[in-house]
Amino acid sequence: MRSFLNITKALADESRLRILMGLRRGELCICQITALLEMAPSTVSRHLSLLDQAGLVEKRKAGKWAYCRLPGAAAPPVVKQALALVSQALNPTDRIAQDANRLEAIKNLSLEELCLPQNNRRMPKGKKR
Amino acid sequence: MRSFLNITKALADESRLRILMGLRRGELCICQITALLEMAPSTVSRHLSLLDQAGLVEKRKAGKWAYCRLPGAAAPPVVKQALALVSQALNPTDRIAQDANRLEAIKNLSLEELCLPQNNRRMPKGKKR
DNA sequence: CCTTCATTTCGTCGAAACGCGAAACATCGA
DNA sequence: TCGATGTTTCGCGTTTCGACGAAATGAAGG
Repeated sequence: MRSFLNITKALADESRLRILMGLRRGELCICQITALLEMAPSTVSRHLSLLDQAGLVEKRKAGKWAYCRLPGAAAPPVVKQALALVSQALNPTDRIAQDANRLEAIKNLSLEELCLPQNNRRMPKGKKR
Repeated sequence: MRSFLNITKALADESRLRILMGLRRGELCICQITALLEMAPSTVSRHLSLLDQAGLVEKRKAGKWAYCRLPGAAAPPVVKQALALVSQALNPTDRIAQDANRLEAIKNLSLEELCLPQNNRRMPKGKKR
């Protein structure tokens, strides 16, 4: 019951549905997802954490960057059905189509230049611990 | 997108999932659902309103009582798949099994005696308008 | 080491959701 | 028409959720 509620709660948010639809064509770097949603990295991280906890995405770390993707064939049937439902329901949606177009553009950028716009972020030279 | 979010949001609550599972064996009177959940009638009414708005249940009025049931074969595919997903995921759940047992007992009572326990509700003889 | 930088965690704020009781609504029966 | 009763609507307090920025974490690379 609780694990299924984790799934339905994870699906009950537009941003998270957009993430799932964005992942349909293969894994994405977190910063690509951040660019797609145009949200703060911390917000995206939280969304991905909820999706991961529900079993709806898998996360993978490769050096500097982290990637995530839809779960494979080994995923529980409930998860696969839920994802199929999302995909079918949202396929013809305006917002998702727009996202797909934007994703194409985003994928054509290197991860370095994709992350550049957020450079005005860490500021003082002073340290602390 | 919005209509699908209505569905996922409707499914993202334990009480509403219990209602849907309770309806699998046929329609129920609102007061039977209230007895099953042991919640205030106004709360149950709100849950049913959300489920209805999402297309996950159908409501029917018959005189004094109101009934609701799962949608029929004419329901949109997305709704049917969502309900199938819920049913499959929650079938072996403890809570749902308990509910099923309690429902059997509840169905054996007439609607009148079922609603009796809530008689301490309307109080003064004075009126207002 | 020590810095850099992508990501996560934490604290906070406003918005939305859940629950209830009181009142309104609607329908039946006298 | 009046009163009783099942259901819905409304208003409110509490809890949960989503968004952000600041700080912490951890891996790369000098």
